[in-house]
Amino acid sequence: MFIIIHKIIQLKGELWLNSRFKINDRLEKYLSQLNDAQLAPTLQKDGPMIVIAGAGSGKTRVLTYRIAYLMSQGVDSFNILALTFTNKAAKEMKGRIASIVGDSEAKNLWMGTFHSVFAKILRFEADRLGYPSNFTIYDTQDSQRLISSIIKEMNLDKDIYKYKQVHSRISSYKNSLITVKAYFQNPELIEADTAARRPKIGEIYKNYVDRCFKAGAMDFDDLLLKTNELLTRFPDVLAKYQDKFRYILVDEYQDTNHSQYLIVRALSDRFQNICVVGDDAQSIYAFRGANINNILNFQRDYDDVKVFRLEQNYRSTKNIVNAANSIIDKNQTKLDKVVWTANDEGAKVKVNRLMTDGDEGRYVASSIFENRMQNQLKNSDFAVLYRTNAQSRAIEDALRKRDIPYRIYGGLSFYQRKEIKDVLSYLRLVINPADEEALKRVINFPARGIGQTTVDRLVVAANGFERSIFEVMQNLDKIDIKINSGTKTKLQNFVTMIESFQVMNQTADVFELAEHVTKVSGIIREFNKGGTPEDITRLENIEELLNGMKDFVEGQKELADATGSLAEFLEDVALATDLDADKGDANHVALMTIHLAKGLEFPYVYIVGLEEDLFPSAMSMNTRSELEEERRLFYVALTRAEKQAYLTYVLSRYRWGKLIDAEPSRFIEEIDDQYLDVLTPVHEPRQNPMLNADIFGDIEPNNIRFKKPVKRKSEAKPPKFVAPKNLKRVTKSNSSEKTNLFDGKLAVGNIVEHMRFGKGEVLKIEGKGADTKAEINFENGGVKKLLLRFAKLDVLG
DNA sequence: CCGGAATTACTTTTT
DNA sequence: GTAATTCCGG
Repeated sequence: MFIIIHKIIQLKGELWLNSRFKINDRLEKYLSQLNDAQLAPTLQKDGPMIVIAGAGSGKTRVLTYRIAYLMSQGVDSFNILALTFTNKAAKEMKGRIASIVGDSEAKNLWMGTFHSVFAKILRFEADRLGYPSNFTIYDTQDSQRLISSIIKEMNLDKDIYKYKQVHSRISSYKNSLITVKAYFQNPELIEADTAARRPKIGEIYKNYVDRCFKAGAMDFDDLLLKTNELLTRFPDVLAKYQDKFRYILVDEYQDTNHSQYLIVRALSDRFQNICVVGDDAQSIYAFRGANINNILNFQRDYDDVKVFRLEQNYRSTKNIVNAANSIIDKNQTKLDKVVWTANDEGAKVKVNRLMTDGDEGRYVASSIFENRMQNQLKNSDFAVLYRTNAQSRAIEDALRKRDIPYRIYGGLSFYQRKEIKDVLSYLRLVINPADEEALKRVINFPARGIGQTTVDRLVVAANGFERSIFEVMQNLDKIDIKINSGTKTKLQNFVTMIESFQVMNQTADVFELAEHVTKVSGIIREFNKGGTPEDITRLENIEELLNGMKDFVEGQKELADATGSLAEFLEDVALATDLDADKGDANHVALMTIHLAKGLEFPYVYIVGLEEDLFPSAMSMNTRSELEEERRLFYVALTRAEKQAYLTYVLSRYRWGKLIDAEPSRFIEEIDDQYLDVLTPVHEPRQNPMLNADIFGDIEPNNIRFKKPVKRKSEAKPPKFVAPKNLKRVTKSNSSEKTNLFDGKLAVGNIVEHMRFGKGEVLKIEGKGADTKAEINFENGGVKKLLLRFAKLDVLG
């Protein structure tokens, strides 16, 4: 205690001496709230430092107050760079700093994600790299589409060269700073890809990079890679930004990849005022190149590193903290750190087993409902966390039935929806007509008679002439490619339309332009024409996009330094995360993946789907390090909870359209029992709900034998299906016409999906094609029982 | 050669 | 359940 008071007094003296910030009574007040361990790093002004901050230990506070403190010490806000994990985190932190030092000072801080900060710098320095400053940012989908078409153009077998795999390969090269040139100079890499029977990866990589460059586009990885290139190739640029960013802070350092690591190293090299904050136990982004060694080795990378540890958790109850600790103990790779709390004991972590994912949803919904009633809570006090986005549906349905407001974060984010991307693609073309992916998206949407063949020819011509597709289209009269005059006119009309938008962009704001575009391009007409419920949703989404633009235009008017341009809007959109769009004050239950929940906290947290192969994911159990990452992910999930955590798992779950048996996750067993309140025993032999004796009914026992438990692996063949005699009608799904597949004869197929207990009895069976689905509707309700048996039993004869 | 319908394939996590 | 691809009639 004495130390704190001493430091505060010392600090106060310094503050008063500093004429520029006489203010800070307020900062002083904030600082007095910090504990000893938090205060030390906050007041550490210069030199390299690392703050190893356990979950809930107040690291955001430390970062925030440290920045305010730096400014109170005369550090110019222009000279501070703070890199956060989400733009939302940056915005919030900026707001808090503003409330301490004032808006005008806080405004000049450089804060944001790596991607957004360096996108800005890259725009400014673009000409150095031969890029236009209005370069497009390709999102994952754009990148993958381009790779996909390159594979096609190269006449490669798309079953061997899967575009997603190729993309992730290229992405990891970029994140390791392996350029195309570096790739071809590295025999080991070529060897490895050849050994994997994919010798053309390098060539695809080269073509991809060329095409991006020609389209004036950078993908997510380029924003980091090109920054490295910029800083390495141009010493004067490096010097300029080293001099600008004299104080650098990096949040969530455990999740930085090699590319980000090098940027930070380069920028901090001159002044060495680098402060990184992180928690090795919360490193959960290795799959996209994050390197946990960045935090583990920080002390080796810089001289005289000051190390601070924040180990007291202010967020959660003792039960939660201890339960989480007992999990993370199972990991071998970790820094020495003991998280503890002085908070109440709290309730034990509840574990609950349910029959199906539907039951799980209903359980969560009713539990939220009861908790809300009994403890007078808001919806926003609850969060439901899951491993994969696909799990949200069952939860959603249950919450909706209970009229509990909720919001899903992530998943298919708003800006990735088809109709939104279509509108944005028109706008992207206005800014950068070379943007190949945007062009290919909308050149024939709404349909205007420009087919695939024509587009292919344009692409070939563009590659041949080393020009963008748009330029080729602008010069159709001067060049000779096989395009008939009718098509030519259509292409020219398209060019004229885009050019007219460009003219309008000179004077109109984003909203006015976009509204014009949606009308003139025919997008609105297209969806109006359809009139299906989906079309109406799409129209509403476009409406929402336009409203968002209106807000953007209004917001920009207030900011002095903003240009309010379309380009700026598109950049915000490209780098926005779903979390960023949240308007804080809303009162709803939050549904999100655990990855998205990092950094957030909620009084009540439900972690659902704790089953083997789902969490830990089947894809991540091959190596110890992968499994450890899954374990850290579970640690992150659990430590989001302040008061109470609920864990649920089910016995059978719909996955990939099939009902699949599940086993409880190993993570449940790994928690020390004393912190658990197990509502249903974990080890009790699993009951098959389909094999209850009462449904055997009138089947002759001699004619049936039990099938071995269905394997969870997707390769496992579903049991054969024999149609019951009283089958009335069979309809094919995905087809408006109702064909009778069976004609009263015995039909044989593989069961893909069970019936639903709705009005009709429905069973999906697999036809000849790998994924051809047939839907069987039984008109006779009495068949239901029989069906269940067929689903799980092999019927002889 | 285009447009719409039918078929096939796909679902770990994200800036 | 959606998106990409293939099929097929006009």
